[in-house]
Amino acid sequence: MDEVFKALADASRRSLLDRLHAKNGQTLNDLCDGLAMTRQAVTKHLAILEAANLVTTFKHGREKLHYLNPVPIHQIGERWIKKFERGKLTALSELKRQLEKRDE
Amino acid sequence: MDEVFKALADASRRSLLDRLHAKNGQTLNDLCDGLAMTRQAVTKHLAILEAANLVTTFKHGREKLHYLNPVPIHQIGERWIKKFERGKLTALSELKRQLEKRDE
DNA sequence: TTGACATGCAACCATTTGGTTGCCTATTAT
DNA sequence: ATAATAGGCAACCAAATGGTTGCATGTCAA
Repeated sequence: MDEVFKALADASRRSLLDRLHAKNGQTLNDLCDGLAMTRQAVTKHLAILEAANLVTTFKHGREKLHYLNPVPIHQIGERWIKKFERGKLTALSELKRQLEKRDE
Repeated sequence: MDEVFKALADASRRSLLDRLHAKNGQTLNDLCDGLAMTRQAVTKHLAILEAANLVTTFKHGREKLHYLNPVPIHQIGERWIKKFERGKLTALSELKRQLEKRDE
């Protein structure tokens, strides 16, 4: 779970996930297109995404195809975010009470 | 949004959020209890959480009370994670197809 | 078979990050 | 008044991060 959070912390990596979401199965060179960084930088980002299991790859000849794996993202939603949704309203009402207390 | 993702990338900070979720309105010293780091390190983490609007604070005498703000977490779920839920099944079936193709 | 293309590997670099120590300020309690 | 308590500020440090360049390897096409 920590690896996933860390992988998602970088905007370039999130943008790579966005691009795979828009069009799955792209090669490394496809994913480099239009990005203001070298291919090797993209390779590193993809390696981090792959280590976090957010991306799966398949070699096809000399090309490497990248596929989005949405499962860890879904798990963040289920196992982590939902935990904070419960009690959201009470937390907010406490906040509100404190904000009002400031003006006393 | 980027600040929120970055703030959530660190396990110590996520644990601080957990602690505030369990018991809201804790002081800095409360939050330091049982952690294997100095008060100043915790202060820095809380500052990052506050900058990301995940935590709101109120001064009460010489104490500083910390409150969880669950809204940004909720927004990550709504604006980011949900985007990847749509098409999750098709993405997975593509993955499956590719995994099977490997054995050809 | 040879050149072009897609990717991999490794060393290197600057900046950011997570943490420390030391000291200062403000508030509370005796 | 003064000591203890709660927190703030700043300098410093090691390690991690995000990026680069240079070169090597494997695969396809002419």
